[in-house]
Amino acid sequence: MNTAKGVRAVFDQLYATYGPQDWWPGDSPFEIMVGAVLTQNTAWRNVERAIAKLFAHQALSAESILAADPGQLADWLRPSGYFNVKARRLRNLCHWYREQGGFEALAAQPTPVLRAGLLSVNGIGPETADDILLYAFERPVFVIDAYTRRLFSRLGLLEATLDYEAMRHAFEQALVEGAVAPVPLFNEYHALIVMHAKEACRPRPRCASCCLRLACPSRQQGG
DNA sequence: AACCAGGAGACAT
DNA sequence: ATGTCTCATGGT
Repeated sequence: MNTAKGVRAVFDQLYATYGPQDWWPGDSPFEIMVGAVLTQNTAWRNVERAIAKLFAHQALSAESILAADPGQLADWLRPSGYFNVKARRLRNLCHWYREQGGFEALAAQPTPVLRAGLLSVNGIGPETADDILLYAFERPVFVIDAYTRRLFSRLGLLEATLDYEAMRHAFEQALVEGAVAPVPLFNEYHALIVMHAKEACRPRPRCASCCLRLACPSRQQGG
């Protein structure tokens, strides 16, 4: 199997089908960071409501989130689910964000340092960290989510046994060979994968229209 | 009315 | 290192 070629071919097919996705939805890097935490295992629709509540209460900054009553913060986050844990995770993120000196100071850090810093925050795992690195800090980091793993292992392009880091490096390496600017490419690609997961493979029984001729989660194998 | 969504951490094995 | 549980609202 030619992983690099296959990975690039899938991008071309997805892009031809869905077009540019214009990610990440959000008006500022900080709002993107907030969204990355709130969208953990949660539909984006529900995240938008929670963010709207934060906005309505002038709580879309690290300072205002830390200044808010924790119980009240949790209540604003209610629509996005897991509101107690997410309130704690958001506060953890804001503490770190402030302690590091805010966005400009963070933006000056090299990617490996920034990534390690994000991962040191309780509640920021690999996927959330990489969402933030790619979409808020515009670093060339590919985001691996559950659907990406399932999709590409089913296509036979990547081994299902690869762990997060191995799969991330496989993607980054496969895509960098194209000599294209990696950040816009990684940005578009992850967005397209998510779009494909929710638009093409849902409603569930209908995989026939899938542009990759792939299986939905409910189907065993694509053809 | 079960099942799932743009995961991560605590804990046991 | 690898499983299992928990967290929780809203749409299909």
